Amino acid sequence: MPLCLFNTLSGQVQEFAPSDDNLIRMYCCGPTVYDYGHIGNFRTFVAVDVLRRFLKQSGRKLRHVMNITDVDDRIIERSAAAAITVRQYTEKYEQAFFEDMELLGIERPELIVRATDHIPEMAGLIAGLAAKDIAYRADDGSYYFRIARFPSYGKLSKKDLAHIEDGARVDSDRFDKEEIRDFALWKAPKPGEAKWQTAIGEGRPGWHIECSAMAMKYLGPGFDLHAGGEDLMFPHHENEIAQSEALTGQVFARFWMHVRFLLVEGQKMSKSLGNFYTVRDLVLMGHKPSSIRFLLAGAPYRKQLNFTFDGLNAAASSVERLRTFRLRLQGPLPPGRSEPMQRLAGNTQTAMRRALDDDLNTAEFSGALFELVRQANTAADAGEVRSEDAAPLLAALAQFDEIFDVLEDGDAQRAAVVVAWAQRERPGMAISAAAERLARAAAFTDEQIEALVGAHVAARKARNFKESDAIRGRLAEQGIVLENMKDGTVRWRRK
RNA sequence: GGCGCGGUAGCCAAGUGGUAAGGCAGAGGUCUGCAAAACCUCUAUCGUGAGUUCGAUUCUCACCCGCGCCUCCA
Repeated sequence: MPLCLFNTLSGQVQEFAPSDDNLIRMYCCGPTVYDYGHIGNFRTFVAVDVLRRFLKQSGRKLRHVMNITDVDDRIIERSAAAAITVRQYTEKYEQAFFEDMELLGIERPELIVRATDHIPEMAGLIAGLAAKDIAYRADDGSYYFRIARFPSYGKLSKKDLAHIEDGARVDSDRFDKEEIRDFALWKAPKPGEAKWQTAIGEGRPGWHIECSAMAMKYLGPGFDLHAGGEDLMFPHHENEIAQSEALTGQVFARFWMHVRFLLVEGQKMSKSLGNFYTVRDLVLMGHKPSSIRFLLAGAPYRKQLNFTFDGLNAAASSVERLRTFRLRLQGPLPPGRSEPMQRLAGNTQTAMRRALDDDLNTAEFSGALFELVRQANTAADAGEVRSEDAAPLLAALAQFDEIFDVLEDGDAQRAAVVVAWAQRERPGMAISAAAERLARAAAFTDEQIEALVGAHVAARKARNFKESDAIRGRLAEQGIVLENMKDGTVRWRRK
């Protein structure tokens, strides 16, 4: 079965066929770097990450472009307030965004591009639109897009033009537009605001033009897929389509993927409700990056995900279960080969592929793996998982982890980075005991742990349980769990 | 008001016209020096009402509730 995706443009789940050269050209709206990213932002980026990882797993080549919006009203306002340049202001948050991506195991797209590095390209597009009389220049030097010249406007968000006029709020400083629904391509400079000198005059770009300019520069006038949060569907993506297609006469993006907003504890995330969290907040509260990623990735991207602390804890337990299972497979097993296990592994791999082929159904995808875990554990308890079964079962786990990326335990290191950041830049910010413990565990090397484990085993062999339990307790304080196996060996893992 | 999405066990969350995956939590049990891990058993008639159908949680309609977009919030 081929990959099928819900295409906002058609309103249907459709086969997402690759282009002739097997290269997927995709553009995903990245962050506006005006502040630290919150978990809502990262739901979108994790969802896109799931897509890109699955495309790669399916043998596709990728050219994935992500933009960094580093100029907009908020940025201009805040940088002005801080009396620094736009770039000085955004640098810090751009860097923080990359750090957060790493924290959550989000792969870097092939190309990451900044809006402010593409001002001439944007001006070029606008000039082209103006030459076709699709864009017009207002008295103050701003440029607007003449929606009347693009009849299919609204095809993405299924909006009726008449209603846009009815319901829309009117921005008072846009009186020089011919029609209310026309949107700004270029904004004339205002005193004290960042501005650029270009072929079409001085000023700064409108919001939408950057994505058209950068997408077409790096992917061509028509490409495979464009993704973003659901809020971007209108007006942002609608306007991108209008600008681009009016100019080139070609279909801009064949597929449009929109990720639904998440809820936090059943409510829309907002600062006023006190349920607004950045990724860093959660880590400092003691939650592991892998838990956050697992929770965000686990619900299909088109479903409203209810992000809760219960869910975060559940995710942590789930990840632990998978990690423990993997350790078990990596440990000693009776020799031989078991056909049921071989079949289970194969069937699970097929089921996982099918689940993601079906519009990236990550819930079913992980469900299939957990089914394998239970069955294999049952068999292993009965001694029916053999040494030759480990490889196929581990392959199923690996197939899962190529998408979810939670099995390698990098949580301690990652938490340590966040804790260090908070101590450095946010003195006074609450750091939970759990976060500190996790961060401390990062400094605890495998060699140190192995040494203590050795002492534990020796004490146990001598039936000095008091001593062996004490060592186990000491390790537990550092977040290390010991498991005494029946054969006298010990397995350890970070909790 | 316009357009759209959803309401499934304590929580999260799949799914199907023929009586419901998975995870977490809980209870009991097995194993174990104790732990840990693991396994087994138990816990849902799928928002409400009506209709279509041999049969609906799955289709249709109405209603209730939640959520999203309607000019710059992922």
